[in-house]
Amino acid sequence: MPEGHTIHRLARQLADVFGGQLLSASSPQGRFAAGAAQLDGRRLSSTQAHGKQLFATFDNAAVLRVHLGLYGAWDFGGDASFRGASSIGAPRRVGEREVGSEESDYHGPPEPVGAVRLRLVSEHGWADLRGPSACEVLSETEAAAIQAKLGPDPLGASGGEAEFVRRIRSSSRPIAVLLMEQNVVAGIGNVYRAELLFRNKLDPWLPGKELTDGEARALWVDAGRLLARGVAEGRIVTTEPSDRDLPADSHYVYKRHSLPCLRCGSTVALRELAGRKLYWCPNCQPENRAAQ
DNA sequence: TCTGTATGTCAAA
DNA sequence: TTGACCTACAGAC
Repeated sequence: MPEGHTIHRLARQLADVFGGQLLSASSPQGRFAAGAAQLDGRRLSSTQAHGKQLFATFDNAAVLRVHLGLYGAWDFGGDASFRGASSIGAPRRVGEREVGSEESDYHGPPEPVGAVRLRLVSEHGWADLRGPSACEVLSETEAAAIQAKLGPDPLGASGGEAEFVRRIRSSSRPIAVLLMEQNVVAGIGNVYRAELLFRNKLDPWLPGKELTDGEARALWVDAGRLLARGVAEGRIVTTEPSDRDLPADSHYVYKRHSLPCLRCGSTVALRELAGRKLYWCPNCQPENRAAQ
């Protein structure tokens, strides 16, 4: 599920299994042949996630930038030492599938399945990238320019909170729209957006500038908490155990339209906003301050 | 075999 | 605001 938590896991996974390693890079699909050639035979120096974007720096100062978009995914596989190097666990999640982890013998990477944009291979394992909306090789300067346009990442460096609060409270656009803007806050997608608004009892149409300082700060803190949980668990879980009807209830409102709210029993609503589906509970998130 | 859908983003109208 | 695009998969025919 490529919201910010997925990319942080991927950054960690790539560093775990490939950090410092000599890699061969190729584009079985062919669409990234020129980019892969710039990485082929290089060592991976470091990785970083900023919101939904992944940056991997190689020992020739080339920076691989990947954005998974809606359905991009990485698959990993390798020998026991490769799998043991991974600290994230939770295999076979969308966006970070681990393939072949049951194999006891490793004899190199398998034939590429489907449209593999980029394949990285080390001595002990491999990683396949398919379906990204962005995959390019940049200079460090170019990568920095892209990051400068992104808002603060709740999982990123400290100091982001003040910037987040400033950007929210200086806009008259609905808070539900602002949470999806990657130059306001980087890493929130449609699932976290809906769940954050529910957990903070906020009317999705409330203009950003009408949030109190405390409400904006609480949103930031909760975003960091939920994203960190997503990184740890490998999936988005936003419900508190005491609110779950069933153990499987992992969301309060996302994709729960026409079902009863887990807190109050009211019917969860669904409406398109700026081309994306917005889910909310009209009772727990009343329109108490904004006109729709 | 075809259609619809998805956790995203961009450019054109 | 709409369409296009990156890809895989489920479900309908």
